[in-house]
Amino acid sequence: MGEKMISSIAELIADRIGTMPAGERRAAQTLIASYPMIGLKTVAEFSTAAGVSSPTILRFVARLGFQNYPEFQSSLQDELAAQLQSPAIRTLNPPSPGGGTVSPMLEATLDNMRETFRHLSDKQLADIAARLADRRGKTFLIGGRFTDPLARYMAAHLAVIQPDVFHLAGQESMWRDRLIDMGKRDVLVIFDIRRYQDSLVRFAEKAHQRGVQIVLFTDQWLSPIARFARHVIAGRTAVPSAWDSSAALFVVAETLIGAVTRQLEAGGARRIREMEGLR
Amino acid sequence: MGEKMISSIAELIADRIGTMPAGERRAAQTLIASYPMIGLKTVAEFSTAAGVSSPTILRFVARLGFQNYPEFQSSLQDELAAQLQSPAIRTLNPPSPGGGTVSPMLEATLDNMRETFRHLSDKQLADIAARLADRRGKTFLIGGRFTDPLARYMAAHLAVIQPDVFHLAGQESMWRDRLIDMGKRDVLVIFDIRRYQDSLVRFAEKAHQRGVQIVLFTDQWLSPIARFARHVIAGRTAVPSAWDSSAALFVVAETLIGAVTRQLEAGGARRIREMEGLR
DNA sequence: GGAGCGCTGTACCGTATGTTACGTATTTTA
DNA sequence: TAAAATACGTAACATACGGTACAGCGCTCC
Repeated sequence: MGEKMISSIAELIADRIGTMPAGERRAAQTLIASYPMIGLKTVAEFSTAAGVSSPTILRFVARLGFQNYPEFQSSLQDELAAQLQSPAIRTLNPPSPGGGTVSPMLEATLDNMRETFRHLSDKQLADIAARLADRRGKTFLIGGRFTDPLARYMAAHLAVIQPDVFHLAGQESMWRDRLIDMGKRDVLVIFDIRRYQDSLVRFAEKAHQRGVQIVLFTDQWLSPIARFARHVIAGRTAVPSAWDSSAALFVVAETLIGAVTRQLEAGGARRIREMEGLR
Repeated sequence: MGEKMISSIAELIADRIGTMPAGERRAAQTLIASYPMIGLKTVAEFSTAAGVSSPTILRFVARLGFQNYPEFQSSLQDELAAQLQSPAIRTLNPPSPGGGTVSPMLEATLDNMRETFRHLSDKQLADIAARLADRRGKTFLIGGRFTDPLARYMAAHLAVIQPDVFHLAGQESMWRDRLIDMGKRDVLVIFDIRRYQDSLVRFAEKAHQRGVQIVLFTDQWLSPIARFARHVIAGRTAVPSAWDSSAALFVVAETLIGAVTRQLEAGGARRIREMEGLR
């Protein structure tokens, strides 16, 4: 194993810059100087920035071992994506003093929530909440094998503050029959994360054809149901565990429950009184 | 001052996504889901990722106010570059100007989790996990009106990796009858937060009398069931909402699921093989 | 129920981009 | 100093990328 560990293109360049001719070295230096942005632009821009010609840039990336320029750019993008995934905290993170098994899990979960909400604007949430608070139609909720409890949780709360909230449970054939109750004024909330369930996809498609507005809770890779969804909430699910985490989606669900409640209160719904007594 | 402050393309999208037709909205959602990497790739890749045609992508960026696709990509790159420059100033979810309803909720939830885990030692969790992984007895799970979905969630996972996991659902009279199945080798996991449910308390007491080991998930004020419980997990539940939050308990549950899974793997349980295939 | 509008995808086009061939300059070696 | 080898840029090339015209379709609104 005489090979060195090369994990980033920057290291690769540092490793080989000594063997490069003058022109390619200038290319390498300009790339390092504003790494990696220049590498994402066109060959022409790169070349003028480095003060060399286009072919020199191409010879440069070829020397790094890439077959062509697009392949080089893809590598840079992948590297960037990986870097953006772990929001810097990871590197600055204290080495979890206890060395316990809980800290990494908690930290990852907290990161997931921050990331999830980072991609989620107040306006989006408000729009969805408004849709759920619009009481001209019914609300149906359903989830997959592991996410159905989230649907139940949301349904349990919404059902308190408004009528016509239904959690779809049981066998697939059971939901099917509920399709005839669904129309364009209704909302269907679906939870579906990897591995996406065919039965849910089919159901979503049927509902979509009937004009039902679909609110989808899924992971960052988007369930195929996104195709039919009016609103998509993409939550982060990766944690250091054998399982995916639905915690971020859970928090979004709670946030939505709160938002819907607030909107109904503002609207002066009668039901709310009863709920007050409940607390 | 009617204009809003738009500082990132992500915000721009969130602002206008409501006015977009279906196809363009799908483009917006896929971009947000893995922001901003997809936007740096070619139109063709973007379009297939979003499941729409190329022109739809171009109309999408046009609607955002860009003259053409390269200009759009340049903006994304500039944004990325600025972001990479200042790793500290991660002000990506800005102080949510206006009546920011989401940020306080998220912040409170994150605080709750940190506080919850601060009062929870690795050893406690490991003990509980060991108890749940001990397969000489059965595992029963049950929850209250709003927390029962948490019991379901946990049961759904545990049932995959070990036999004899039962979620107690339905009417109170139903659980009662299950009491005769319970003995001192068995574990009962109960979720109970304010307002504590009498029916659950009574059930817990009966189970306790039969020697069942009770693991209680509750809030920081402790359900009366704590009196009978072998292990108590007290989660923070206060959030700026009309409802209490079960998110901290949810994360503890996920952590436990992970820990139990790990212990069973270490023990070389046969069931785990099947689960591997499942993932 | 019919007319109009808006949205979406297919097919095609022009061009900017990556790529290659070749000639010149520069350095290296005998 | 001469000759050879390497490196670099100019210019021509081909591909694939972004862009556009157009037709089909569904939707909404009379």
